[in-house]
Amino acid sequence: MTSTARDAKNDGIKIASLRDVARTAGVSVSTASRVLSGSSHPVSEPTRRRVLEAAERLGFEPNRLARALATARSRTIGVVVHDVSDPYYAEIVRGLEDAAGSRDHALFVSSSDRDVDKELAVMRAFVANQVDAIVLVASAIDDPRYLAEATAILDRFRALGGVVVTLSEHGYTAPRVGYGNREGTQLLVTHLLDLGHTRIGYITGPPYLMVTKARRSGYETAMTERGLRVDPELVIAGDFTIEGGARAAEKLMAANPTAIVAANDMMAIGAIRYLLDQGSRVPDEVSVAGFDDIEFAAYAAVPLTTVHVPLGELGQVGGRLVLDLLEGNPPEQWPRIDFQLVIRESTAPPR
Amino acid sequence: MTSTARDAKNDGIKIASLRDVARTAGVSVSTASRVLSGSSHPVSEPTRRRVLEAAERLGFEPNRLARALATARSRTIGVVVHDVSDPYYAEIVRGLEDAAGSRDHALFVSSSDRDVDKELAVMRAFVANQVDAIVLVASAIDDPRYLAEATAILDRFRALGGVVVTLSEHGYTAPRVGYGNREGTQLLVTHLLDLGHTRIGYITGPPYLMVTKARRSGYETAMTERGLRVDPELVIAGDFTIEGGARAAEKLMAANPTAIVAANDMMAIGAIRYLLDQGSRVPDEVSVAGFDDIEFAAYAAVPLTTVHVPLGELGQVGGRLVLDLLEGNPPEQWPRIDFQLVIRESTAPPR
DNA sequence: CTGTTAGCGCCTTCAG
DNA sequence: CTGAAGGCGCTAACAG
Repeated sequence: MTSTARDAKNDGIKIASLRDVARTAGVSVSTASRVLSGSSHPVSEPTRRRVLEAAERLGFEPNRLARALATARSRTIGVVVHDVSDPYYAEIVRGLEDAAGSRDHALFVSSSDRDVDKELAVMRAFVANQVDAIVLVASAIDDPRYLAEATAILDRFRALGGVVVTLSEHGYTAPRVGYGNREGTQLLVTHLLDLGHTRIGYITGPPYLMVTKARRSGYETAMTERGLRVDPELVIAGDFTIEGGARAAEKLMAANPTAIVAANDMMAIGAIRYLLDQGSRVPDEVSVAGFDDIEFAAYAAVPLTTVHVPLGELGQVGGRLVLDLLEGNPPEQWPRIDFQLVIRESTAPPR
Repeated sequence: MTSTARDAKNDGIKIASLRDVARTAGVSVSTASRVLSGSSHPVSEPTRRRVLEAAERLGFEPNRLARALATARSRTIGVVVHDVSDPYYAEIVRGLEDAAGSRDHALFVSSSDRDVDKELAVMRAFVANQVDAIVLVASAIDDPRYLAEATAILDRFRALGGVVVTLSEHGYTAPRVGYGNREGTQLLVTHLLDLGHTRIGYITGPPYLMVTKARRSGYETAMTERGLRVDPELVIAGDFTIEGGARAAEKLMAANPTAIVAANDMMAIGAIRYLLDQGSRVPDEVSVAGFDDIEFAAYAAVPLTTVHVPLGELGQVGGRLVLDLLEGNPPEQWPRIDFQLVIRESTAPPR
């Protein structure tokens, strides 16, 4: 008596398998497989038709797990983000999803909360689930243990044929879709400089994230390029959240900046809220700018001047890169995404 | 000569399989399996230790696909949303993720763009991927064909042992985590009524979505309860987007409302932006309110009065429901999530 | 307590 | 062009 787990799970109902199709079509399983899996192996027209009919009639759907086990390709991609509910990641994931979906791949998505162990666990889980590729959209945590362990996991994954792609600053070297974290920030700060500001405060991202350094260096470059020293009082660590931005702005105001640029829009939005609540006018009394241009940037209390990064596109390009790599078609060089300065109403000359 | 797809994929490097572990531990595969899969089948302490050691040394990671194939349980959940980049869904997905992750399940996430065929395709893909459960967080599309086909797919899925859970209004009957779409809206509108408004405009969600009806009925109930007729001029269809909210507000203003309530925060934010751009003051000249209380609601141009729905919690509760169901522990009754009226600065008495 | 034996559903040589 | 046979990695009776 054959008894399988499936029997226990369902109530005797079974989904049509390849064998069923083969049987009702009167052919061997191999033949059925060949026509139903889109193999290039030749199959006569009449036979093919019979198989197709049988499959149709039985409502056959190939079991992707079984197929994956047999082919060592799951058509599945693991996406590592810090937090899907953060618009930055949500928009990128959407782009990845579109690219993957259009080429018949499914997406696993997991948030790590920027926690070293959680992030490593997520990667291991993806590997265990036999994903074909891992996309690191989350910036690397700037920690030696993290990098060491991540490298071990990822190198091994790649040695086994897996593809790894990075969409942010990362210590792990892999194909990357880049965009100007540094240059964008520099452009933005220069805009403020051009408006006449000199006391420009900067709210960084979490200190332990690599992207934080990249963006901040843009601020520093812009300042020093104009012969301005970066006053340590004017640089304060944030955490990429709205609340964090508000808190940082509060501290920053002690140094009397005429403008505040935040390492992302969320914090800029928090900063604006704080200033407004304090009775300061934006941008009349202090200018505020962000980075990313998430959808809400344009609808903040004061429409935000920021650096537009086409997040959805970043995801799409990243997804396509992954798929191309999986198909053995590496591009000439890693793609880059263009950013763009978007001037809205939160910045103005100092008074 | 054995030759598998895997050989082609990697370069001869192979990941340790259960067989390898068994061999180096000097036991049978079954024994290795028993200790490594946490089976309840007894295994002697010394043997167990040897297996564990071998596994450790070889860096063994069970292949979840193989395990899934053998057990008919993939520990995988498919999540259907309309658009992950919409904060409403992003926050819910985050909650689902937390619940699933904490019990060792991975999440597939797909956006359907509210397109009937895309949504059906997504479900089929989930089934083909052998997910253990499907979570419909997206409200049903109010279309007979959609319902019919979705029912066919889902019923079959369930007959095979799959679990289906709904987090929104849906014509398909399945375990559901509910929250007061109707009651919440009613509460909100009543608040406006209490402030003295009588000409309250309402921007609905997309007409073809079931959730739209549910929320709107709350508006209608509140109005009629106070003896007010719902003026058709005062109800206009929106699409749940910021832009759509702005457009709807524009049209609505022709009917001279003193307050506008939108079926979600996104549209409310758009409405506020429109009004402000027109030079209307919010709430002095017209009050605006939303629904959901997404994170940005509090940071809109005018902090938004809205109905707070704990989206993350909704996801978590939904996730737990799924897992309990999968483990054969159905709750006494389907869980409900509490909403709450949040009064901020976008509503005030009519002038 | 341990090993042997059958699969799970599909793909892929290898013979014909 | 078709079929038989073996294997992907793991679990689950069934014997001992």
